[in-house]
Amino acid sequence: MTRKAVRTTARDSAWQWNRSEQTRRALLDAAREIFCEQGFTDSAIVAVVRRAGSSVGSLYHHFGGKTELFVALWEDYEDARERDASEAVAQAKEAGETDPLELFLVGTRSFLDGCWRRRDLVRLWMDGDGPPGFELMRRGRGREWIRRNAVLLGAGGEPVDRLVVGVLTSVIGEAGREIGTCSRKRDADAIRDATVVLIRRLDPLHVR
Amino acid sequence: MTRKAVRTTARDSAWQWNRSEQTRRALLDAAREIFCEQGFTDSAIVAVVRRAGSSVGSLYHHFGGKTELFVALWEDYEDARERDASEAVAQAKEAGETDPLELFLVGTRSFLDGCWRRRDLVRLWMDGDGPPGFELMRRGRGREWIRRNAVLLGAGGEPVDRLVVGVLTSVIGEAGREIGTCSRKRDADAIRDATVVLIRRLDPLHVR
DNA sequence: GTCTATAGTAAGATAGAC
DNA sequence: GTCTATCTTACTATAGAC
Repeated sequence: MTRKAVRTTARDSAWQWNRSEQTRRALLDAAREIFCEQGFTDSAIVAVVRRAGSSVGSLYHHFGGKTELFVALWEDYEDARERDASEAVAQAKEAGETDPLELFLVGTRSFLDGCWRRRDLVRLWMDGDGPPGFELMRRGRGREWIRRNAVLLGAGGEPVDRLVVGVLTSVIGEAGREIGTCSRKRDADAIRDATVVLIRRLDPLHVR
Repeated sequence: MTRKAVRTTARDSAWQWNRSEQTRRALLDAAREIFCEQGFTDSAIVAVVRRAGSSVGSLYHHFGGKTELFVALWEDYEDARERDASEAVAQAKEAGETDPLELFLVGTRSFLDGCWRRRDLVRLWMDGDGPPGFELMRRGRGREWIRRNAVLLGAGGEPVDRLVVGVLTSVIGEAGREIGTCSRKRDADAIRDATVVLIRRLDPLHVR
């Protein structure tokens, strides 16, 4: 009896978890499509749930609103690309690379390759059409990532150091944007390589 | 009779023009205050007209809506800063400067000084909280300005050239942003000077 | 040209059945 | 957890008097 009850419960909850997770994914996938097609403002919440084969209630249950759905989509993306970069850098370290600038550039290349693979989303973030405050959130996280690296590159907290951090953020962000608008991989790769050249030329290790 | 009628009409229309222009200015000034305080989204149209001592009807008469008011404010700003830059460049030319990069940098310095003087607005544009499509408009005009200069600096239409144009836009934009957040003129000047150093180092004349 | 008062609209958010 | 139907609310936009 007990065993059966437990088995049933476990099966039920596993099923429910599955269903729940499926709904969440379906909503995120639909959100990716709708937002990428129409931007944030022009996307109606009902269009997303229709595409997902779900309902407004479920969307609110899982995410809490349109803004939060957009942010969740963005966080998924950010997590994926940070994972990419860490892995690439870790691999380079294992291969014996120790120069900070070179490691930074390995991360940069990996980031830009990710921009090509997920260019629909890149265009979405770069359009500037997100919920209020999103731009600041985005810039904040981007800067944070660069800042961690810039510290390794020798930047401090002075205004000029902040400029270097900002410029690196901008250069890499701009390159990502350009790659997002490419239609051919060849062009994307050319931009990626040119970006590396530009950053080397900026020589962030020796700005001070 | 006729003369008097004409005089009266002229005086009336002059007065009306005055009043109309005053209203327009009052609305723009109020918009600047309200938008800078609360951002675009959180600013209610009624708050602007209240501050301006005007009315919703007038606002619609002069601008056509909240979005257009915001854009009008931005265009005023853009016109002013382009005038600044052209004047500075013209002056440098008169002084005998002919090197394209140096002239570009004169314009850059002038632009960044304007960012300091109008830092409330700079923060507003950079927040990413504008009407839908504003970011694209802003980027479009910024790129256009740089593109004109980049042509002089020898850039073409290839992906890599586009990258250079984009990066210059970004670097200058980023510097403007940083200056916008400064509280001391001294820091703003330091950033301006560092920006010039960075752009020289990018050496946009010889990227290809 | 200016203003007040009002209408329209549309979308995000919620309540409550299943 | 999911869904449908309804609500609310806040804002833009207009109509029409002065």
